[in-house]
Amino acid sequence: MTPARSRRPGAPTRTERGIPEATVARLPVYLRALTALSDSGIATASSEDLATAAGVNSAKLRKDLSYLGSYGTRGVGYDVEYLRYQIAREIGVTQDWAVVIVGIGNLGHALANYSGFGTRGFRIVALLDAAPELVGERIGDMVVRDFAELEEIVAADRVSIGVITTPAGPAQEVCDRLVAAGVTSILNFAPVVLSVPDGVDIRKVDLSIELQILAYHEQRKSGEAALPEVPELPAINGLPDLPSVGGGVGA
Amino acid sequence: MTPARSRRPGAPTRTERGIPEATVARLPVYLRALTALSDSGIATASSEDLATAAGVNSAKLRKDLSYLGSYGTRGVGYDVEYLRYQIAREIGVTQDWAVVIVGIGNLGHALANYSGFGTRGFRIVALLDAAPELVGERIGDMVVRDFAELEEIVAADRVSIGVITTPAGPAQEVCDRLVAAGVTSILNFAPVVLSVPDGVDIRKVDLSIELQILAYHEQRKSGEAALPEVPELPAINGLPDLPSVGGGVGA
DNA sequence: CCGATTTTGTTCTCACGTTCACAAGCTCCT
DNA sequence: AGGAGCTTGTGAACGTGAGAACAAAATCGG
Repeated sequence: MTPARSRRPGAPTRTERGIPEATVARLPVYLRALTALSDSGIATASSEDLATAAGVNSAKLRKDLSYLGSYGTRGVGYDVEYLRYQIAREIGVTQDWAVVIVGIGNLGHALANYSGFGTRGFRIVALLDAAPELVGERIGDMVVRDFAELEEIVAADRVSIGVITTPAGPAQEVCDRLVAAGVTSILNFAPVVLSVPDGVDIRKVDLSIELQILAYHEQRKSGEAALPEVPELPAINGLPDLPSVGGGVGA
Repeated sequence: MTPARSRRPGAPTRTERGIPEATVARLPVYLRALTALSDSGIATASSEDLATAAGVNSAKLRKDLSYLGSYGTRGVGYDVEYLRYQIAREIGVTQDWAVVIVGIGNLGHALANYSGFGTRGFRIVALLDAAPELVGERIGDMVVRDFAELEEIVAADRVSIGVITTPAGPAQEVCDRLVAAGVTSILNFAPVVLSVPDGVDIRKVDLSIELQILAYHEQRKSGEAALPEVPELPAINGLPDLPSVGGGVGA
């Protein structure tokens, strides 16, 4: 008998079934690890095993899983198949999601050919591009269609996820069209910051940014002490003395 | 251990020139925004302008920039060119970074053709694949070379960044080879968790995971009250007796 | 030259995320 | 049956990041 809304005073005020964003981002990793274990014929795994497979530490994994419920068995571990189903259900990949890809350049081609889509809950229902010379091209078992057909396709196939692989220029306009057509989740590969109304989720994948982040760390590794500390653009208004640590500037 | 008088009592104990990771991840976005402003002929921008262009709020932007130094002018804003140079220098994209791409499938092709590389500090020095039928293929102005040549190329061109676009299977082995050859930063597109020794940075780009994260939120939007809250799964209590991974505890 | 105005740089506070440590609970052995 | 040995689930401490608010500094008009 669980009382309808009784919450202990010290409870962390977690929204009803609200899972922290950081945890949500890791659930797909756990799902993949579980699938790998399952394929290896392993039926039970401890949090330590799973954590190793997923590349996180076991405490974090246990806490993450605890947001879903108590699906483990103390002293034993987790049943791989059972947990896999629970995570898949939580994420929503037990159902099929219709996806459109807009922008059939190099990257669009690659994604269209990527087999990993259909395997787990996602189904590409259309490849769209506005360039007449691309429309009609066959890619795998699909044909590129005109971007003008977007609204029709979204309505017909209940498309809720759009992938933007256009260049930066038309990306915002494509995004607006997607949203207007009823798409409420967007995965953006174009190197621009897209703005969307509330209620629309957007995620960004940006190769260039990833490389730059790596470059930053790389620079710190190699140039540990060889950095050009002071740029060659000196006289910018006699900057306030930075060396704060020594403090003996005026002494 | 305590240095005599090196730090003010209230100082946030920030490592010398150590920039928070969250800030590092945003610097490339600022850099891009500044480049866009610069291309539009804008010479000065306030934190509000920049923040809008970068899709963050102005307080966060100012705080981020403050880690680099005091490059703005109170009452005026930031000089676009000057700030752009400072951020580029901090990230390390004022120098050129040699990059190898391993795995010339669909995605590898797409990246090889992607022009955005050379434009900003990154230079692809080799496309590598182990499949004999791919070696020798021309892509743009490059030719696919044999993966066996990796060590030679890394040494000759001072390659510090490797991009893995192989399938999941060979990814870890490719990764190990890269690391052994001297690569210290890896960008991984393969859907596996790679393990690398300390000192090697690794970042992961995973389409499937991004889609799953979107699916989770999508499910919560559409199924607000229509979720099968409790799956009432068939007697999982009577679990199939747990053959147990380790062959039984202490057995 | 001085005050009004603008905008940065920084401090303070709060929320979120990670990690530790341990009680609760399950299985197995004696 | 009862205790020993594991492993989960979670409370608490800790660290990092975000946002509000404000003092400091620069420009501009009078």
